[in-house]
Amino acid sequence: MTHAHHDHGKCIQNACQKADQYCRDNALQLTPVRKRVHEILLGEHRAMGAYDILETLSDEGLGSQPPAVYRALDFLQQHGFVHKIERLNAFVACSNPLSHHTPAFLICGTCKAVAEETTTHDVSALNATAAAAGFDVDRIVVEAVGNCAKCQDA
Amino acid sequence: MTHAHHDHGKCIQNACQKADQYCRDNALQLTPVRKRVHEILLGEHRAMGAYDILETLSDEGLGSQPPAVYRALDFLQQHGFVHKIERLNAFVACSNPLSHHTPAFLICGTCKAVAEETTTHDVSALNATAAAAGFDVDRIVVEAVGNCAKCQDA
DNA sequence: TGTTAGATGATATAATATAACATATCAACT
DNA sequence: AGTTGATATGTTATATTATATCATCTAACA
Repeated sequence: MTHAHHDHGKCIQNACQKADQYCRDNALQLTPVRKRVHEILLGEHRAMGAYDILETLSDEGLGSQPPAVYRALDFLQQHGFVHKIERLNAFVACSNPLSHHTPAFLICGTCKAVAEETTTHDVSALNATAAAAGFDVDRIVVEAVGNCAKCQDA
Repeated sequence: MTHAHHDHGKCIQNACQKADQYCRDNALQLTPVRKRVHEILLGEHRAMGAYDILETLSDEGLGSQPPAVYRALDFLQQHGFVHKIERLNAFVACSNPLSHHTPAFLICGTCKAVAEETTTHDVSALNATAAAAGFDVDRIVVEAVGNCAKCQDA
């Protein structure tokens, strides 16, 4: 997924269906709050803060206290539908769910757009270094901060 | 720098000297607070929270309010003596200052030890991907969370 | 001597996240 | 039907991380 144009409606619908299917297959409860948080994030290719999401939830009567969002986000992260952007303390919908990839993010510091790239040998090099040091890797976070094409022009 | 044994005293002293030299050369003020924050971080190969550092500063009469630490940390980060570990909202002394590298961190989730590795082609691959997407990269963060050799044994 | 730039002091508050405990829901079992 | 257990949610409070803002200090310099 780059910052280029794409059919956004289809993109959301597709992701929702995948989540739905996955949860049915694995006896997970895609409850209204969880589903809605997923949708909200899918609506933007942008990192959103938990409290921004909460505001929308609150308007819609789906929960008004922080734990409501954080719980939903935890669930979605656990099952790979959402990533946390550590750099921003914010969250973004996964653009390639169910694929067990190690994502790398291109974060526009200006407009906060987030593009998710899949890493290739990037990560294997770090894994090798880690192994040499006797370090056992669970998870790798790769985040690049800069400016997207749009914001460079402006 | 791995988690292996090394001469810690010399390691600190060396880093302090480098910082000192650099600041003199560049007409930067390595004030007592800044110097001390650097030392505190050098004292551990571990990420420390800003408020942990502040506690020490406070005990030593070097400032008791958050801005004191955050300002010192900003300065040290700006000049490459300290890195922020985004994943932990914590800070660690740079183990290879003045080298304009893109560091990768191995973060032990158990003991919070942080080993800094220098990335090689890791980053060039991501840079290439970014360039292809018209994205202009400022800075790349690479963080691996897992368990260090020591904590695997225990 | 005034002026400026950088650093620090001090107060307040913003933004992000979790702990802890109570309640609800629902399916499975007795 | 009633009980239990597992999962999810509600609710209150608070912890943790970080910044805005305005005042003051100090040293270098015009």
